[in-house]
Amino acid sequence: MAEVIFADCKLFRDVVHAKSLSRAAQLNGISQSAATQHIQDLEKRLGIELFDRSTRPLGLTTAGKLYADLCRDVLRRAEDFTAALEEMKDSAERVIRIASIYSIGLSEMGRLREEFGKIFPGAAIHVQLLRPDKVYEAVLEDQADLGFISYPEHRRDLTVVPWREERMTVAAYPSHAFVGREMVVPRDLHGEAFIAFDEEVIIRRELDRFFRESDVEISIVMQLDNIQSIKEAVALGSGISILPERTMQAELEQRRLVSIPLHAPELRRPVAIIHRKKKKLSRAAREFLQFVIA
Amino acid sequence: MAEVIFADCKLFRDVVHAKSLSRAAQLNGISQSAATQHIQDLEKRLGIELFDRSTRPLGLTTAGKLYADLCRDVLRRAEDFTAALEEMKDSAERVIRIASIYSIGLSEMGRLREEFGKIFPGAAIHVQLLRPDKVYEAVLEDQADLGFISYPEHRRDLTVVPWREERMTVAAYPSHAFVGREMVVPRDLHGEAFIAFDEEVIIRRELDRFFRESDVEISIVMQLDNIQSIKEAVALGSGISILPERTMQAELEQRRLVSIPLHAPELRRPVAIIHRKKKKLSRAAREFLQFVIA
DNA sequence: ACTATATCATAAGTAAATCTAATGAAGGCT
DNA sequence: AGCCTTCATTAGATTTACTTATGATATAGT
Repeated sequence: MAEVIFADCKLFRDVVHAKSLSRAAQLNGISQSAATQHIQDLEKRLGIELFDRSTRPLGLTTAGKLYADLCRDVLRRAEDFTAALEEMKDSAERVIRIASIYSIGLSEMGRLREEFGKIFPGAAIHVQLLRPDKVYEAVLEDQADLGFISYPEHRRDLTVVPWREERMTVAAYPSHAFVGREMVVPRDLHGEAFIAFDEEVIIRRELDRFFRESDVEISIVMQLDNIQSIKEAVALGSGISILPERTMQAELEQRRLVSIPLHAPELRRPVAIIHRKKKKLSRAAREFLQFVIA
Repeated sequence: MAEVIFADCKLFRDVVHAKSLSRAAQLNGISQSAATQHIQDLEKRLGIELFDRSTRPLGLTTAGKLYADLCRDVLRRAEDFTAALEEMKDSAERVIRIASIYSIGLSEMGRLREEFGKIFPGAAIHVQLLRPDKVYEAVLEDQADLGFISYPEHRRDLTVVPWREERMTVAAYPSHAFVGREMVVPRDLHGEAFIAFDEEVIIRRELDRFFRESDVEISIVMQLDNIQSIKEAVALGSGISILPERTMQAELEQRRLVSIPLHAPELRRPVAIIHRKKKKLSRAAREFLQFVIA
């Protein structure tokens, strides 16, 4: 592989080592004449003789020694490069770099990695949890092959693959009055102490609209910018919230939270996978994408 | 000058720096198409894309970054080489490396350097004083451009340029009986305490033959392998000797030695300059050789 | 010293590569 | 959407690189 770059250097090095043009030519699969012409051309370009032809076996001139050193260094450096490149190629084929928002990454990645590992054992999945805008950035700047986001924004040079729409339910602490009910209708939420998302988060705007359209007024007791914190606050009894049910899985099992279905069919969180439009994904990444959305 | 080697690396580096194939092509005096084809060929050989074409300005891929690093290192190394080469070329044109036996070097080089310096001010003369066999070695191995020796041996791949034949005279200490005489004839030497050369030195064999042919028996009191030591021994009054007159110059002026002409026209020390037959001497060296033998 | 042998240099013709000019495709900006 | 710039592609021309054949030269062996 290192053979395809710096072939001139390799030839020179071989001539020096073999002390013979004809043998070096053989080693490089060319004729003796070609080797001679190569070296002569080189000498002409450098404007100085590199070999001492007056003696046999062929000896180096002072300038030749300098050039031989150059070739040695260059070839050594090229080998390092080739090794690094091979390693990179290999890992590029095998590793899938994923950037995900916290809520999806925390609740889904463990499962996905495990299940995908079974059908594609060679792959290595590297997950990075980021704020939503950083997920877009990571994908656009080729820091990640795939990005997991909610409420996808369509952008030029970004392909958005819709994954699913998550049902939103009421998240309450175990001692709340709703617990035990089959379902909650929007009106029931009126006046409830509510843990909301920060205003710049899209899901907050969606919920605000839902409350407005349902003519419900809630009492926001806290604003947080991520699901994880909201779940904590709810569990501590500060209020209730509305969250994608799937993101509560762990807390529901631990009985730290209770999820009560909410009659609001329009309230769903769309989740999607993004990747750069132009970039051709590695086989592993393509398989993974197929596997996830299947 | 660095431009004639590793042109591919330079092009790549320029493309990276300019973030543009067309501008890099201009910088390298080729068409945009040629630059594109170059990079594409490179990518094909490496089996991986180096540039990210899906965005403008052109960005590097991970592999491209690796290759750019390689190019940077190679070009830097090549620059060092070029600088070293230029320096070498320059000095090769200016410096004359001389290997000389002690007797010639000590007595003549100061004068030659000074006089030659006037007619060829650019030259730098490097003199190395060595035993005779080392002088041959130095010249044959291209450690020296010119070699100064006595009693030249003709060898294959060595050009011998006769310089002069030095008159040999009797070297005596100031209190010796010969001092004041116009001339000494061989017979006068009979029975004299004599400081001789070691037996392997050519000059010794020449003198032995001279004594034999003159039917003279001398009394060797000391054997030394170089003229310098013999002069010392004579000056200290251990005996007399026969030496090339010119090599005694300094001691004669200091009146530490006295030189008495010897009637022996055949007794002359030939001195010659040698150089490698094939090697073309630098202009400085050629001028110097001409100057010396003129 | 002379010849034999191996190796390098050179020449001429051919194959291969590289280059240019022209044109097509695509990104990014207004 | 349309314009402008830049890159990709193609085909043909030019240059370069290679091969084979032959000549020159250094070294070794007689």
